Amino acid sequence: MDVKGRGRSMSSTIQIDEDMDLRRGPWTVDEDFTLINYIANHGEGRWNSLARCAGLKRTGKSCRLRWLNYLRPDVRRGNITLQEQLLILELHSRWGNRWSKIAQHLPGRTDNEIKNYWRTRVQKHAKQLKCDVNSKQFKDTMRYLWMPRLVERIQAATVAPANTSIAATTTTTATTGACSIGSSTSTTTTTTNNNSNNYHINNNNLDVQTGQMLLPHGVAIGHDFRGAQVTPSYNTPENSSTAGSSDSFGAQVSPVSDLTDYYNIPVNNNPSLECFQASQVGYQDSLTSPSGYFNNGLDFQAMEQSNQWLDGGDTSDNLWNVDDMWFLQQQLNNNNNSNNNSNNNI
DNA sequence: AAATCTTTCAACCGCAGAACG
DNA sequence: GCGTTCTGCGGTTGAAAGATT
Repeated sequence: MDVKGRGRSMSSTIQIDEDMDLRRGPWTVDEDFTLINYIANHGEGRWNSLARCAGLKRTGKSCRLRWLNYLRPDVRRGNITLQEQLLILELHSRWGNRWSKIAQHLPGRTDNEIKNYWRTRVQKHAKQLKCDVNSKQFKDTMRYLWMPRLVERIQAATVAPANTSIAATTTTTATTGACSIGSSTSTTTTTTNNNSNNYHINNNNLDVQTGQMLLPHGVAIGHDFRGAQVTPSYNTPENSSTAGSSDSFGAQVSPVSDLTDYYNIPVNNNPSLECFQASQVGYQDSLTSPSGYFNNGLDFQAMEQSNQWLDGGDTSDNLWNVDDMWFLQQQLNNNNNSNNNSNNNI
């Protein structure tokens, strides 16, 4: 039995409730075995009576928690995957702190684990951005930056290592005014020019019909990620290494012209934004959103100064990198230019 | 190597609603 | 219908582990 040496796991912290003769604090291996054996023989039931009948000097609550969060055979341990992160962000945007409801869509994950993930990772980032985790600002950041970023990384992770010539391909594409979105594949890249948003996609988990991100267990992300992948078409160390061949998901998806389904992209009035139009679906929308937070809300300097954001910690959790910051700056510049042009035309 | 700070996560707490007698 | 008990949920705590100084 793996009893992790974290949290309240030191036996020295175990307390006995004198009045009730109940144990508190970390569970011992013996207690775990007792609970497992009892449930194996009798099944789950009323937790208080279960605790008594099993001879555990614990509250029913404590037994239930221990079983559900730790001992249950289908509890999944280990790092939260990128797909799970994306799903958590998505479901939290829908339901808020409904941890148990969110957990129902992540088999093997407990509400406690998801809650902990949210608090330790997501809220930490909000704090670094100096904005409230429930603010529109922060929610927009999640939706338009992190989630597309996660999609990108999921795709990159599922694509085989690459033929570096692809980077040159995408760079060339960019210089000709078209946008290359996502990770081009060396074998089956599909480039289509039948609409104004000239891009190609390697959308491993995209549902072609709906544009939704598909995740395990039949869950579809509510956002339409068609074209939302944010890998810019210029050559960067990052995107130059994300090319590959078709993978198990196998979906080479044709470009989808209607990018307005979810993000409601305005008609491209500004030639200078043409290349960004397709590749920056989420960005474009947020740049024109009433909140306008990209111009004045977020403290990107603080983010840059944060090792956690830029180059520290678990890469699966690190949704920001130098390329992102550079790209965001370009976005801001372009947007400002666009606004200036618009103003001049008035 | 030691001290200090930060992160992680198991476990507890209080509350609300459901179930029971 | 009413009081009590149980269950489940979300918020919080705090100790160990890890990182940094």
